[in-house]
Amino acid sequence: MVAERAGTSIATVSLVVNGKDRGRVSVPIATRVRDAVEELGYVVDHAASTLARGSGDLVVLIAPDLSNPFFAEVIRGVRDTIGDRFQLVLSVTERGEQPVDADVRRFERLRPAGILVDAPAAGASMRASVPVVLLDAPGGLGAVNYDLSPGVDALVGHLRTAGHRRVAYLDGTSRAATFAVRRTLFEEACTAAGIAVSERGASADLSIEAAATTVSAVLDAWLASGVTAVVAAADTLAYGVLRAAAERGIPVPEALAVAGFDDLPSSSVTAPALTSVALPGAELGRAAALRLLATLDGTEAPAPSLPTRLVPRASTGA
Amino acid sequence: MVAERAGTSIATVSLVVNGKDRGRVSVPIATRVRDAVEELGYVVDHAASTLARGSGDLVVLIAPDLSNPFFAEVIRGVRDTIGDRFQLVLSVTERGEQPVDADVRRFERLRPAGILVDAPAAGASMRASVPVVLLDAPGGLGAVNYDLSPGVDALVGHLRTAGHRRVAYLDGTSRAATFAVRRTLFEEACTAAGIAVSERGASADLSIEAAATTVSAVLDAWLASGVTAVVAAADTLAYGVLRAAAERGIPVPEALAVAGFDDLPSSSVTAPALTSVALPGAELGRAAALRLLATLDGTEAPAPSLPTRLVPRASTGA
DNA sequence: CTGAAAGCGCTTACAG
DNA sequence: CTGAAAGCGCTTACAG
Repeated sequence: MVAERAGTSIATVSLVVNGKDRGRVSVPIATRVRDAVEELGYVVDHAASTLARGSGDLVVLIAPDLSNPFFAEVIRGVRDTIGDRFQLVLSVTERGEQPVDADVRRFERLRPAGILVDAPAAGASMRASVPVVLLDAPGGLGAVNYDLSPGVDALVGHLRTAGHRRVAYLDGTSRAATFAVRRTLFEEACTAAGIAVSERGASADLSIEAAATTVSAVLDAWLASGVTAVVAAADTLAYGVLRAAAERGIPVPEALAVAGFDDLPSSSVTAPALTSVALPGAELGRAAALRLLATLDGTEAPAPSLPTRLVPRASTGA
Repeated sequence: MVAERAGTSIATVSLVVNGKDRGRVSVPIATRVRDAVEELGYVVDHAASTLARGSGDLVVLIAPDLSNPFFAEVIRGVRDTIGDRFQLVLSVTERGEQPVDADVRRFERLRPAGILVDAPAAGASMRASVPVVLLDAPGGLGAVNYDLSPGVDALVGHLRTAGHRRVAYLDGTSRAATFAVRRTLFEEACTAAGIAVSERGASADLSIEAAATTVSAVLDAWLASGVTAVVAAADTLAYGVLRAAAERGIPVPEALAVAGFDDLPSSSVTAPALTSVALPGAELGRAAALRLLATLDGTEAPAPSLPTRLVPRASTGA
């Protein structure tokens, strides 16, 4: 190892480099080591370090769809929280797939400090030899989830107050458990509020185009059956609804109110601005990262449930 | 090592697991090993393997902005090409930042098989102890780039034919070299075609919102000075132009033609559909991955230049 | 065709 | 406060 040009042993260098020199290495020697490290541009070998230690400083985040702005937010929250102590690497599943056990398995090999899995496929166990934190995985053990009830209840109350008595729901074709929960909570709240949910359910990929196409095909039937509002399981889907309505000249919210889930940054600037149940992505990432950090420090934290709320905007007449 | 339950030596297991057993290990023994591996769910330790070999099977892709759909395409191209032989991990820079040397340095530690860097900051050297392939980095050594000339020339020809004589350019505030090239080529082609480019240049972050805001502020001045078309350095910027125009009731393309660069999937469904210089992201990813693979196999390939072309649509009256 | 052994570059008890 | 040594789990010449 080159860094012994400092005139010390390998062990001493290791201590200094890892910041474990307090009270173990004299200041002048530590300084000499640091200088040598600087001069030689030395950087500890990750593979060797990981092997010797048993685990490394990588944190891997497995996400289903990086093109959804929601995940960009989650990533930001995770990165800001883990800081410099760990190195974040990302992995994406194939388009339209949710993370499954095999994905976790593949990254377990890397001996990361921990693995974060966002919106895993429903039913995946995700157990591994390293700490795993699930995000947005209702039913998952120790998952960091949103508490959707407040947001959904507020949405349904808002729709009821606006006079809607028959609504349609546009679901996502995702296997993520969170979508099942959104739908169920929404339908229950509607029933309790005396609002009928059209049995003509529809669903689409989480893209504007797919949603617009799907909605175009059912919109006339919805309107004919008396539907006056459509709630989409995600903002990107709601954008598709807005587009489909605009293409047919159906005024929003006058003839059709529209709402979504996520409250993406762009939802404040759509035409009209979109009412949405806010699911703060950065906070989800932050909470999950904190939980991982706690696990690593041995201070097991309770799995938080993040509050959601309604952001009413013009698309529902707010 | 558990897998010797097959009754062989560690070395033999290693050979079989790595598929180097042809003509070196007898079939019955190899079979026994494979069975044992299967039963015990053994998976080779990445850190140890990487350390012993000198480098691992990771390919890291450093990208500037995962929320841009363009990069989702690039990622897809890379993944499809490297296949199962390597494992792809992603890293994102902070929002609005381009990859710099320090990013490469951080990942060099991992001893990946190679590093792919998309749209690095102009001037970054990116030299490392592992193979590095630059994507979309004009001026970068051995970079895989687009040949923008055909696309830009076609765009300018198209504008000229449509009668435009004064146009504005909306640049991105990115430090990526490709943006400088886009602008320069466009301005040169305009000059050659006798089209004036408004000296009132504007630029914005690569987001719809930022672009819409920027354009709103200069649109009146552009129109007053006789500008009849605006070309944006990226489709996401062009979307912002469309939005700003729509908000003011300026008809596109009648009063203002709009065009962009990228030809994102959604550009065919904007209102109106967007004319764009197609920059096929998946092909960029594929070409870069092929180049990396070639380097790893010692069959140094020439750096390809990917053709670009114009996709004329309604936003310029096509 | 198979196995014993060295070595990859670190970290961490353990002596001094 | 400092260093010699073992060991992390593999791979790969090298003997047999």
